[in-house]
This record gives sequence, structure tokens and C-alpha cells, in this order.
Amino acid sequence: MSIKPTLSRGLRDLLPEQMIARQRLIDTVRGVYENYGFSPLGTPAIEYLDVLSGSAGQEAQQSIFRVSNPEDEALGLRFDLTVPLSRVVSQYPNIPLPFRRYQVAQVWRADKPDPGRFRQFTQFDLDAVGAPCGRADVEILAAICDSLTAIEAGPFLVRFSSRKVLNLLLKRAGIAEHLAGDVFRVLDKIGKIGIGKVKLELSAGYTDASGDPIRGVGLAEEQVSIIEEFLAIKNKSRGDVLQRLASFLAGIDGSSEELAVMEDISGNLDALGYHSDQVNIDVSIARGLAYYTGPVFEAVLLDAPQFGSVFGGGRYDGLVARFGGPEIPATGASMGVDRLLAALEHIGKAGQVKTAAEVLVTVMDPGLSRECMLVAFDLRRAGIRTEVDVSGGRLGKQLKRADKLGIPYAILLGSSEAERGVLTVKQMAVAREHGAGIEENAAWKSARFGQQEVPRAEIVDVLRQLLGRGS
RNA sequence: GCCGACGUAGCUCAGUUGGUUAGAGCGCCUGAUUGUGGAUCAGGAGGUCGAUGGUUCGAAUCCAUCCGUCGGUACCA
Repeated sequence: MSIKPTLSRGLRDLLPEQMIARQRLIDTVRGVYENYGFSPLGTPAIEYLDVLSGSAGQEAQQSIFRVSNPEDEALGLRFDLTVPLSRVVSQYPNIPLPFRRYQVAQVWRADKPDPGRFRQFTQFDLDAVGAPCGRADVEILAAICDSLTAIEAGPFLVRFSSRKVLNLLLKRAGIAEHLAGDVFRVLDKIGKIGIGKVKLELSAGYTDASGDPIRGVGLAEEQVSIIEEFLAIKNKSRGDVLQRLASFLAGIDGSSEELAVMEDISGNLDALGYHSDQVNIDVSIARGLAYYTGPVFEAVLLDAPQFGSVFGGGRYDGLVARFGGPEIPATGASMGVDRLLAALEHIGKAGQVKTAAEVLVTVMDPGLSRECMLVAFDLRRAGIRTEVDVSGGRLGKQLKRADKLGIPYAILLGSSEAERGVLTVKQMAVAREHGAGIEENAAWKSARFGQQEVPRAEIVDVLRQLLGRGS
């Protein structure tokens, strides 16, 4: 009886082509984070269930993967990196604050999988714990911009708002606090469903295209119009949005303090060169509701808006205190690595490389096998990523492999080269370009496009030059 | 989770009112060409027709249930 090779739903393998693009992305972003002076942290995939669910709502607990161990403890897989970070900060009181760390790791959520959304996925988090100062939020926003610029994701827009400003809106509209969660969740959807459906969902609800009833929040008509007025506050300029917010919230208790926080962030961003075309204020941004307490942010790729936000984050001043210690203010953001890669692939900006190798050393004469290996190891020792044939197949098959995997150079070493102390270096792409016009096989073969003979002693230097490396 | 549509080769699909051994294109493998990828030609592998149960002399085709995929919706700490 054989075993069927399949994976549970929402899980997937990452084949070399995907892993290569992923690792390059991660390396680039890590460079940005380290440039900001953040340090790496590692935590286990498995946590105690009460550590995880102590910070999650009732419904959220359902999406935690349960894990069993021989001691029969209540365990689960982490669903984000922020909760484990809060545990670490609480568990090690001597950790120097502010604790500025980055972490890239897999997380798990037992949700329904969607395109670009899986049950096991990777987050790349950047957080500052023990940082009450708005400069920390500015750093996070700037690091998001720098990361998206560094990975050449094309035009993007980072948007931010503040949970405290949203709370002021509730005050202004006279909406009960216990409805805050429902109201914010609906506001957050405006970009997706539009103002019309938002109004319906805030009041009586409606029936969607599939005939499924969407329950409404049940707000009064005047409350909905105040929210509509609030949502209309948008502009290409942060300064203008802040001015309009100030007049909208005029007279509400605490509004000037909260707007001052937003103005401080905005002013710092301007001074640092992150202007409204990169980072704007969007009052509809609410983000996840469980623990955000202040500024909240997200980022979208303008060429792939349908993939949703590729970064999300905000300030969570109360989270660490849930482990019983003092309140430690914190802020941070999380990059959705899988979603970002899916978006990049969609807009054709993901790498198409299928192998790490830059050179394939072919072997056509078993008597020259050792010499071929010596050539390969000379290249490797010079830092050139090299594969040497281990298939034992004919030369044609070896070249076909290089072609399919996208290895740019092949080295040929047969008796004819060996006699003269040279190697043939073949540039795979050249023949691919010239081949279109040739129909006869013999002519194609004898043309030997893109080939040059190189003295054995010079092979490392020649390839370095071809690959654009300084020697 | 809820509503709906759809499951035939690695991929895209055809398959008549239920009827003999389930097909095509692309891809893959082998050879022509044992030292040259593409093109061409010849050959080949690959399917319990998503699964299980039922109706029938007979099921890819009809029925039921389950699983999976896709779309919408909910959720997204």
C-alpha cells in the first residue's frame, strides 16, 4: 500500500524558484532593518495556548493550530510574532529597553485559504518595545518605505491613522464604546466595498450578491452621516487632512493632544524626506482590533492593490502588560512575505531564477572527469556558484538542463580542449537568440553560438568578468 | 464558518440519448545526432475519469454523501 503524496489544505511546498526569490527579498529587507540598528530575535513555533490566546479574542482562538506533546500540555502554533515578542519582554526583565528587534519566521492560522493567503506563512516583523516616543513610529514608517524601495516593488503607498482619532470619532457621533470593534471593522473595508455598502453595513445591513445576509451594526442615521463626513476627510496632502480633522473634531475632549501626535509624526516624516506621495494619512485605516492603541499603519503596492496590504502594524501600548508586568509601550510593523511575493510575481517583478548556479561544468569524457571537477572547484573557491555534472548523461542533455534551469554559462572540456590546455565557455542565451532563423539541425549545431575558448589558467578571471564581478 | 459553481493525463480541455480497450494539444522521456540546447521527424511513459456508496445487464456520464478547487461573504490578533 503506497502513501499518497499530498499536503493538508492551506499548506504548500516552496520549490527552488520560489525559495530563491523569497530569500533575496528577505536578505534585502534584513539589510534595511539592520541599517536602522535593529537586532534579530528567534522564538519557538510552539507556545503555551494561554500565552497565545490570552491576547486573542474568542473567535481568534479558533484559528490557532493546536499541538500536543508527551506531557499533554495545552500548546499551539504561534499565529503572529508580536505575541511571542511580548512574552519575551515580560519573561526577561533584564532585557535592555527599548528592545528593538526584527524577526522573520513562519506563523500559522487555521483560516480558509485564499489566493496569496495560506495556513502557514511567513511574517517579517520590526518592533520597538519600551518606546513611548513618536520617533519610534516614524522609524517604523520610514523602514517600511525603505524596504519597499530596496526590493524595487514599484510605486507604493503607506497609509496611517490612529486608533485614538477613531475613538474621538465615536465620541463625536455618540456611539457606544462596545460597538467600537464593529464600527472599526466596517470602516476598514471602505477601500474594498465602497462608501455605499459601508453605510448599509453600519446601519441595517444588506444581502450580498450570493444571497448571503450581511448583518448591520445598527447605528442611527445621524451617526452614519457623521461617519460619512469623517470618511470624506482625505487629501493628497497630510497637512490638509490634519487641518480638516482638527475642524471636524473641534471641541471634542482630548482631540488637540491626539492630533498633535499625528502632526509630530507627519512633521518628522517631512523633515526626513518621506512626503505625502509615499506616506499619507487615511482615516479609514483601523487594522486589527485586539491590541492597537495609537497610530496604525499599512502599505499597499499601487501596481497590485488587489493583494491588499503587504505591511501592517501599529502601536500596542497595552500588550506586554497582559503578562502581568508594568505597561510597556511598543510599536511595530509586520511584512506579509507571502503576500508581497505573490503580488510581485503578479506584476512581473519576482525573480525567475530556478537555480542558484551561475555556471554548469559539463562532463563529456569520463577520462577528464577529475579535471572537470578541478575546474568547478577552482570556480567555487573564487566565489562563483558552480554546478558540475553528476548525471552522467550526454552533452546535449547537460546543456538542455542548463537551458531549462536558466544557468547562464556552460563550460565544455573534452579531449579537443584538453590537448590545447583550454576550456570552451558557452553563453547559453546567445544561441537562444540566434537560433530562431536556423531550421536545419546540422547548421544550428555547427554554428556554436556564444562560444569562446579560454586558456585553462584564465577561466576564473574570464568568468568573473562575464558575471560582472570585480577581480 | 456561510452561499454558489466546478472536479477527466503534469497543464488546458474533448468525450453523443448511460454501451466494447477514455482521447487531443501542449509539456515530459527516448532515439534519429554516442562533442552542442532551439526547430524537424519517429517512438514512449503517464488516468482506479476527486473518493465512497447506490441505481443499472452495463456508469466518466444518473443519484447520495464526503473530500478538494474556484468565486462571493465572514474572519484576519
